[in-house]
Amino acid sequence: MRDDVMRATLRVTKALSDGQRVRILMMLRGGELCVCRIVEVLALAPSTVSKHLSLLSEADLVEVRKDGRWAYYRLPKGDAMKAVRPVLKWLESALGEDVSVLRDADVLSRVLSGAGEGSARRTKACPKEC
Amino acid sequence: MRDDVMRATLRVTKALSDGQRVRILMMLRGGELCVCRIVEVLALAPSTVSKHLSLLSEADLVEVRKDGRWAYYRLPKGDAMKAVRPVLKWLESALGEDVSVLRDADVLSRVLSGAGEGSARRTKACPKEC
DNA sequence: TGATAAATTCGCCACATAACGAAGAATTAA
DNA sequence: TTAATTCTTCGTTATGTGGCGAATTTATCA
Repeated sequence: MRDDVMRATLRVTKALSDGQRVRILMMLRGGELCVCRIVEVLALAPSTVSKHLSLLSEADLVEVRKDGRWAYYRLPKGDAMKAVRPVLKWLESALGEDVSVLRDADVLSRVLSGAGEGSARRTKACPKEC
Repeated sequence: MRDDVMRATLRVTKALSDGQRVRILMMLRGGELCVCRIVEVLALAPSTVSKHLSLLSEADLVEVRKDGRWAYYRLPKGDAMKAVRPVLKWLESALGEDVSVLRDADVLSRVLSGAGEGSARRTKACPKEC
């Protein structure tokens, strides 16, 4: 409330100024993911990914849902989404066909189908061999 | 043309991740400005402002027009604008009413009217007492 | 021509940030 | 309970970035 508009806006732009965080956002378009999946795709240390997710969260670019010892991150759904939808849409239009983004999507689908059952979607995928 | 889609996108988001550069973009909404005006409003060293403008330019978020020994920066007009319009629109909606942005607009109008003639708009304002 | 002026480039410094591993919660499994 | 697992936090390190002043470039003015 007293934390300026500029400050909040810069939290968003700073969050978007890193390639790994952008990759995470693009991955989350398909639905929520637990941290370990993201770790697997990005091939970074869990602590590093956790830090990235923390920054995205503080910018209200993602929401978190804790379930047991797993943490599922997703794109925001309510007013938070309304506030950042234009940027995310621009992001998607800008690099929806980017090679690294496409490769991430490919790796992710392989990870999800390999760890989950047959052609499982997402949600509750982690508890089965995460 | 190849995969630098991500690289080009990150140039934009990195350019937007600094408060001074965001202030510059918001100031340019009213039309082109020469470097010395921006220096005056931001109250930063000319070399610092020049560097900021260089980064904005490399991200295709501004265009430059050289006239004599002055350099006028403006928001892009053609395809470059088409590519970044969504982001700039979001920026404006996000902090169009931000206190620092409003203050900059105020200072800027005072600077322009003070240095130009009566109620001059912009354009060619610098050659008259820059 | 030489002097002034606007803008950029360069070198430097202070600080921010991304990466890792180790250690610490928190939760489930044995 | 103890052990194992997921995630986060903390400390460290290497690199990136914003700021300035000095020097350079380019163009106008005397």
